[in-house]
Amino acid sequence: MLVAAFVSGGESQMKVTKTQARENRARIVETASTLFRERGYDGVGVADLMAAAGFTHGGFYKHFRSKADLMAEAAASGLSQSAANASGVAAAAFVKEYLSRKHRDALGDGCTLAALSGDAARQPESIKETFAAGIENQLATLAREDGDVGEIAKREARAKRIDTLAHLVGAIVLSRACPDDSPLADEILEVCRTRILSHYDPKGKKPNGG
Amino acid sequence: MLVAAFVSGGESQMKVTKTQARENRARIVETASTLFRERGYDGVGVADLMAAAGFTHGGFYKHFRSKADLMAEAAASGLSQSAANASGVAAAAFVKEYLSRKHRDALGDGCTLAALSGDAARQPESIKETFAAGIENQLATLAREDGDVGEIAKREARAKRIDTLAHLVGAIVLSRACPDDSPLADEILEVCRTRILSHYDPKGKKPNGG
DNA sequence: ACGTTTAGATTACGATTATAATCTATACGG
DNA sequence: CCGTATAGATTATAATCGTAATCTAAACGT
Repeated sequence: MLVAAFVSGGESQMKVTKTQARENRARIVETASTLFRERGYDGVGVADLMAAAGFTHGGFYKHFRSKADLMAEAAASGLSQSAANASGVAAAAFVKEYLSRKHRDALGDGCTLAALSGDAARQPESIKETFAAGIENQLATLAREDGDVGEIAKREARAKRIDTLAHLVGAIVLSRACPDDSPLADEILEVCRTRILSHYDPKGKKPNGG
Repeated sequence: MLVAAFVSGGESQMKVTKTQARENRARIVETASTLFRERGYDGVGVADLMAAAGFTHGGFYKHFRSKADLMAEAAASGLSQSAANASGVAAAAFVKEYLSRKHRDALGDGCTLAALSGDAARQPESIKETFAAGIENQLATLAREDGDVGEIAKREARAKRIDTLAHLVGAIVLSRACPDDSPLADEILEVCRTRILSHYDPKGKKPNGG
């Protein structure tokens, strides 16, 4: 969890340069992205946010018109980060990483779709649009593997990716709703990991339960 | 959305009988269960709740020790209601109903797991325990179909139910995160419905897109 | 070099929050 | 039939919320 602020050189409350301000703004967005994933949109106040980013809450409205505005930006940031996380990794490897205990326990650093889709459903349309774009982005990132194929196979490939993404998100979401040490939480991850992988690896071997 | 209160016979602010009080309490829990699903745990205040149930907020603590206490009770109520909803219906039919537009758009009356698992992840362990029990309950309800089979087949059947439940929840959650009229929202439902059904109906026929 | 713009701190505001105390009138136990 | 327990209304409280005004000083444009 980000906390420290870097006051570049000075000591007694120095004003910031314009690029500094841009960096600070970006840091607020990133901090918000993490904090929202950890505690939900309603679980984080503007003051919490700014404090976590290393500021007081007064300056908030010099950067954003409202909390809702930041929510949209933070969602976009988190979603593109999540998609980038999956870039270049093979589908099977991605599934294994996604359904790992490590990912499940890393709420604030994990997939934004898994952490905030439930909240997004209750947010205004503008934020839902951001999430829809994030889903498409994630689907596109996962699409690298299927080479140039026909129109029908392409449609089928998209369907498979949508299906897998929903499957992954559901598994993490359910697992996280269980107590931290619950055997059920682990069982959900393992069962879904094995079964989803069997759609990619035709042999459907059991992975070494790490 | 429930609103009306029923003051049994009297007219000028009559006190309630003990069984009336029990019914009122149950109504608060049910109202809370719906409201929480619609707006999330942090999106509903005690005053909102009581007003929706037809009371003022003062009497709340005559029934519950805290809002968290009610959250736990409302979760248990909603989860068992959701499970009961699936009782006696064949797996394929359940999947079709679960992934229908009607269910997706009925946040407050729909599956509690789909509506609140994301929130549950940020709640204290006691609530997560309730959710874990709710998941087990749902799994047990879905289990009616597999007759008396061997130990290995039983294990496999449980795995398949866990897998399907996660798949269903993920599909609804992602679909709800999209704008109301989004083609992607419908696409997710349809794709997942077709693909999940293909695990139950070996022919994997496309259902009539209703 | 000087005046203007502005990032961020400080302070303030009104609304809403969860929780609690008080009050009232009735259902209840005897 | 009378005293007590209590459900629910009313009112109160302290904290927290999103938002905004004010202030300060340094970065910026010229």
